[in-house]
Amino acid sequence: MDYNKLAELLYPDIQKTPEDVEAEFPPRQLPEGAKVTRFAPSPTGFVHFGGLFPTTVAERLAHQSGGVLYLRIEDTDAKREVPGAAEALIRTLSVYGVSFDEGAILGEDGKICDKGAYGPYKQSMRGPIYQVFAKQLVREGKAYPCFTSEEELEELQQVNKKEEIKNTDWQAEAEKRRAEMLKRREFTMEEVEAHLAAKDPFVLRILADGDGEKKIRFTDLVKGNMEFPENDEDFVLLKSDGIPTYHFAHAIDDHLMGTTHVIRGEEWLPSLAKHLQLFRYLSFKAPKYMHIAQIMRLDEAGNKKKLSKRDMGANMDDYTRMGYCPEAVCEYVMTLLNSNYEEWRMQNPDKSYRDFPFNIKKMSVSGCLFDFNKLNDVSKNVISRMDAATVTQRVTEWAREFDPAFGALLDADPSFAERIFAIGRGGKKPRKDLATWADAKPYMGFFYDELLAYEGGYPEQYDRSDIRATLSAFLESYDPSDDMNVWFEKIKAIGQALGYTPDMKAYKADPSAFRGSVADISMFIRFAVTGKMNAPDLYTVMQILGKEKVTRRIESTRAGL
RNA sequence: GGCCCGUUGGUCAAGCGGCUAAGACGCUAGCCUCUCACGCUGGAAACAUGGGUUCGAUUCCCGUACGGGUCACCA
Repeated sequence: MDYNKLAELLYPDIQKTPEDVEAEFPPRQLPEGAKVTRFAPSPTGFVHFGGLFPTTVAERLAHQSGGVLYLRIEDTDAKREVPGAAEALIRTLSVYGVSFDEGAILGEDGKICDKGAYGPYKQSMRGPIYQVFAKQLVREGKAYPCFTSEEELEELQQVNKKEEIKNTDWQAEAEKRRAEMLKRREFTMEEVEAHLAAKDPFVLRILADGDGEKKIRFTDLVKGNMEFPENDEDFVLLKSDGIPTYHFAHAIDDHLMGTTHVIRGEEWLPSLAKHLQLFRYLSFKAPKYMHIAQIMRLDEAGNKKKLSKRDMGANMDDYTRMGYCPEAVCEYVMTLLNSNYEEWRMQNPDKSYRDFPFNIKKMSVSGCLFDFNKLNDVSKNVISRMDAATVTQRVTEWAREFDPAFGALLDADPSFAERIFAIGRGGKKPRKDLATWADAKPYMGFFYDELLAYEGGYPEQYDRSDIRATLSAFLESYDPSDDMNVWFEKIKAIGQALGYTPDMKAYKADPSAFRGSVADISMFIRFAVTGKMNAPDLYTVMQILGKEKVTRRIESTRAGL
């Protein structure tokens, strides 16, 4: 077989040689140890929570080492492409602190444009580049055209899908398929010419030289040493539309674009033998690989399953909607990514996660379960460290979009809202009431007359006349200019007069000796003022509400008893 | 089914031949306290399993079980 002739037949328009292309993509000039990583999504949907993991690793590794993080759009499957998905992907990522030095970025007009010397960064724009290398592989007898239609192939593939096929059948079927596929390697120049003349579509397949019985060794930076069979499958390089498959595009692009570390989900592990084979065929130096464990969720049966698109928490937009702040999500991702992150955080409560020395060796090998409890805890800590002005602003921004009525209340008087959010904030041990912005309303809604709701009323066991007496006595003595001590002494006195002891210790020692305690008296007042059994420090609440509101609320509560 | 990968409390995890097997979340008891939140002090809770190797295995090797991934002209 004259492979040169075959190559010309297949790709007559391709004039460039691999050397020409290489010259257009010179090696990067980077300091020693700088890592070049990338995020390479296919624009088929939203950013997946699971996808944020490899991306965060890529970002940290590149920027921590003085290297480059770039974005390449893998739009090689027109059928699945979703318009606008790429733009949305980039926007979401930027919210989560991932910014790209190079690649497909968002221009001023909100449209994707290229930045950097290794473009185009959309694979659909790189057709001729792939074909140059494809042609070369044909010339070298390492790839060949296959004119078998998709429909014909489909039947053979069914072998892999049928679960009910028994053991032996499986193997027999697989053997049969393999033998059948091997037949595609046998063809004559005349047949090719005839197909081409008839304009029959074809795919370009690699001529695999692997032996399925032999193993290759490989070291993954996360998973360590492993072994798997050599690739003996003639997988597709170029689809019938001339666009490459992931495998081929990966080898060409990551080589040309100078990627030093390929960071991707572990679902790619099984095709690694193919990729390594390709790098060898093309005489490219293979990059280092890091395969990141998947994030799991529990299914109905209690088994772990890969977090999939439809699961709550898969779409990053879910977090925005639920009111999680991106910093908290990043923080949570970091705790899962590096086992010593939390320890570092405790020692460095005020630093950015970017100051954390990210360590590949501290990465987990196996997939973890998504845990909302943990996220909430992390989030409460993050928010508790923010100042009142920031919290006010961010709750307001969130509410404007997802709870407009509440947003309007906050907007009506920002300084009032800020005084509320300032409660218990700023000290060494701040309150941790908020895990999400959505928690704000139930937490502090009672400050607003519009949201004040008396939940359930006073518990049955309390004497209504005691409550009435307490409220009346409080109204009489209430003076907003009192300091906290004076204010509380007055409350104690009110209680004492009614047989409710101010001495909590004595009360706990023998509750039956008293009608109640000052805790009950406080509750009577608290409920009247806030409509809740629990609230932040009552004195402060009253200071913020002001005498007029406090008085009105107590009066109306008393009237309703 | 083949091929890969994995298996320490409910979850995330330290551990790297000898430890009373860390810590965090969650749960829980109590303290603090006008309630809540915060904080503090405790508690319950784990090395999947069977064989080796070894003076000694959670740690090393093999098998088993279980879990996950993957087997496309999708990425």
